[in-house]
Order: sequence, then structure tokens, then C-alpha cells
Amino acid sequence: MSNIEQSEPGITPPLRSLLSAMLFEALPDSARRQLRDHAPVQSFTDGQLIHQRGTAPDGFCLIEEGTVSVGQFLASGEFRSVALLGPGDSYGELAILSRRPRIVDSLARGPARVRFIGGALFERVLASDPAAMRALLGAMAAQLQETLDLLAGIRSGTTLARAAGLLGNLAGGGHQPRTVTITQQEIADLLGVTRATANAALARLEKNGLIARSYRAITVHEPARLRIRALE
Amino acid sequence: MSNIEQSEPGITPPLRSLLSAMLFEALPDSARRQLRDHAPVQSFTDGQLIHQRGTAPDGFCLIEEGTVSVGQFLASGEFRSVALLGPGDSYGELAILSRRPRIVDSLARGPARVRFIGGALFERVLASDPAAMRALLGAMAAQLQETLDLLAGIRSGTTLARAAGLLGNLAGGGHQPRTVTITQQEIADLLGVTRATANAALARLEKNGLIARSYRAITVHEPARLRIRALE
DNA sequence: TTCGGATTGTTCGATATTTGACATTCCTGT
DNA sequence: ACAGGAATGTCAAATATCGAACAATCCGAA
Repeated sequence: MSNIEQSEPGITPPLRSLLSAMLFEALPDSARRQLRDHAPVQSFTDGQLIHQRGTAPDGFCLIEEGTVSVGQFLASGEFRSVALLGPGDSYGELAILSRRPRIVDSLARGPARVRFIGGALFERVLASDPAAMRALLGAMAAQLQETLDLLAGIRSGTTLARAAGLLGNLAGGGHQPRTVTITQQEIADLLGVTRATANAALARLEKNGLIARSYRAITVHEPARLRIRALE
Repeated sequence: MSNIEQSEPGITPPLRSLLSAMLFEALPDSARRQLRDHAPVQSFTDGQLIHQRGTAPDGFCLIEEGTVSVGQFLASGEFRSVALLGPGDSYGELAILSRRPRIVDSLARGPARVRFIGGALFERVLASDPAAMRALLGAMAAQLQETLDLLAGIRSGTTLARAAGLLGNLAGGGHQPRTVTITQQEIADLLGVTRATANAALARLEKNGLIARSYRAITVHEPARLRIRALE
């Protein structure tokens, strides 16, 4: 599992699980064990390319050690990261399931060890365990719902309204205060605005008593209220 | 099937299949027949609410006749539509699969007849047909890939770059010219900008020879080139 | 405790977008 | 052929955001 703050109630995980479909963890223990036991581990050096976007998928990856950055190379050669994944995290399952090319590049960030789970093995395990397949269906459906919700919430409106919707969403939309662990840069990236603009919007939401800003975290006093605010 | 222009090669469908997860059609014929045969049909009058966002799912819908608008009510009471679905279209499968509340409201637009496929029946059919479940997994994985790609492409950058990325994406990213059936207002909605801004971006892309504008359609001369353009 | 890197807070001129409006074109039904 | 509604093209003042920079705060490692 990645560095998710789970020791404290009310703290929600950061975004990496939303933007990078980590489906491996939705599988039952037995399926996970089976996949892991038959999969070879490879080592990568800092900056080494693991997989390229557009390539045909022959397997997916489970990170054993180190950090892998998942994202996309820009025309300028720069790498735009969507997620930073660590030990226990997985990526690349979607391409296997959809039988379509990979949509992301992946790079080692520092030395990394990555376990490759072959597509054929994955299909065999799924075929022999309908409960595993159903669990995967459920996890993917939930993620698709969240992604569509996120898409709907950030598409248009003033930055202020969009920030309200995003935070209400990330804080789970309920009526209890929730603290979201996220940097303002990440919020800015999600909304597609500059950090300065995101900061200004957050400052206004805080001034209105809807949120409290702290270092690398935002406390949402009433997530449902923020969602409503976003729809105005 | 909804009003998709399939008679002409190079014409891609509009967005409704992307923004509304119509998974029913990914099922094998036998599974579809089985679901349809046991499902009751209900009639709705113009403007009648069919389902409300946030409600627990007991089934999903297959449109028999008429038009259903799927989207979300704003705080002002206005309805923001995400998709307009017609005969043969389905919606609401995600909530069943994820076992989470519905994320959309749905309204009849004119008189409509809708077939309700119960969640329990759906689960039974899936459990008895692993091929159907695998097909659904694949369709959902593909859709999640597309949605994540869309999200990645529209999140930040100038409107011009984002429009380029979106069109490159919608046109399939290949090297052959493709015509995308879409209004400029729909492009604007997707990008979260006004129609005037979308039109200005499109005009510039056309001036640069990358696209050709026509009524309710955009021809993308080389989709792969537009995608690259978006990443600059 | 100190240091260094990351993150946040803020500012302001430059640039982009919105808004509201009007004109023109397109398409479909009668 | 005509009418009406939808879609597109365009414009300019008002408003929002970007970009670059600097200062302040936070946190983890030594």
C-alpha cells in the first residue's frame, strides 16, 4: 500500500488511487497471492523507462520497492506525472482488461524493483475465480463513477465553484468534517489552473468558512455543502 | 442503438457513449436477451423524473422508446445534461456493479418507455456467464481508459492546446482523416469554456490547417498530430 | 538545533476568457 | 419554397487567470 494516511479517522487518501487505476488491491487475497507467486521481479535504475504509452500490453506491474512515476511524455521531452506510486501499488491492469494499448508511460524514480504479472496468467486467474472477477468489476465501476463525477465537477464554472466541487467530492460528500491530504499544487493540477489561482480560490472558500487550509491538507467542514456550492 | 452516424466511414460517434457508461451493449447477445425478457417496461411523461442521484440502485435502465436525459440538477433547479439517450441505450449499470449510489439524475424528455432490469437479475446472469462478465470488464476498462485520457487531456493548458488534444482524442489518434460529429457547444462544454472561446480556438486550428470546420462536425486531418500539439 | 527543499501566501502587469449581443448560415418539417 | 429553430461567426468591454517573482512557513534528515 502507498503512503496513505489511514491511522487517523477523517483523513482521506490523496489522489493517486483515483487517477491511476490500481485494481490489483481489489482482488481477493487468494488471487493476489497466486498472481504474485508466479511473477518475476525486475530492477530499474533512476529515470529508466519501464513502459511506453501506446505499446501493446503483455502484463501489468506491481511495485515491490522504490517509486514509479506514471504519466505521459510531452512533446518537449518533459514528463507530466499523473501519479507517483510506491510499494504495493499496481498499474497497467486496464490495458490488459481492455485489450487496448497502454495509455501511460511509466518511469522509475530512483532505483525500483517491479514485479511483472503477465496478462495470460491474469486472465487464467480471473477465469478460475468468478468472485475475483466480480470484485474487479465492482472496483472498476466505482472508479469509473468517481472519475466521471470528477470530470463532471471540474469541467466548467468559475475556479471557485470548481474548487468547491472538487473538495466536496474528495471529502466524500457527507455531512461530517473531513480532512483531505493534498497539496495546493495537486488541486491546481486537477483543476487545470495555476497554483496562484488555486490558492486564491482556497483562500476565498476559507474566508467563507467552508474549509480550513493547512500544510498539505484541506479540512472540509461539510462536504455536502461544498458540492451544492459547486452546482450554483 | 442511439443516433450514431455509422453509414459513413471516418465518421465517429458523438460523445454520449463516452460520458454515459452504456455497458449493456457490451454483453453477449444471450445475456442481453435473458435480461430483456424478464424485465418490465414503464412509461414516463415529458419531464418526469425517472431516477435521482444519490439513491440506492435497484436496477438499471434500457430505453425502449423516446428520449431520456441523464445528468444532474443544479442548485438553481436547472438540469445540466450529460447525455441524451434514445432507444437501445442503457444507463445506471455502474451503480449496480459498484454497489454505490447513483451518480446521475435521469429525466424523460417527451414521452418515454423504459425497461427496468433489476440488480438481482443482472447479478444472476453475470454469475452464470463468465464470458459476459469478462466482456463487461473489458468494455469498462476501455471506457475508464478513455475517460482518464479525456481527463488528462482537458485538465490544463491553453484552450487551444486542450481543444487540439480533445479533437485528436475524439478522432481516434490515428493518421487518417476523421470527421467527428459534434457541435461546437458540445466541445465548449467538454472543455469547460464558452462557445465563443471554443469557436475562437477552432478557428485558429483551422487556420493552421489542422482541422476543417463544418456544421455540427469537425474534420481532423491527422488526429495523431493534434494529440502531439496538445502536449506542447 | 540547523539546514535545505518543499509548500504556501501574495503581488501585479500581461494575457486570456467571459458575457451579451447581433448577424449569418444550416437544416428540417410543412 | 418558406419558416423556425439550432448552430455558427464575430465583436468589445468587463472580468478572471496567468506568469514570474519574492517572502514566509513547514517538515524531515543530519
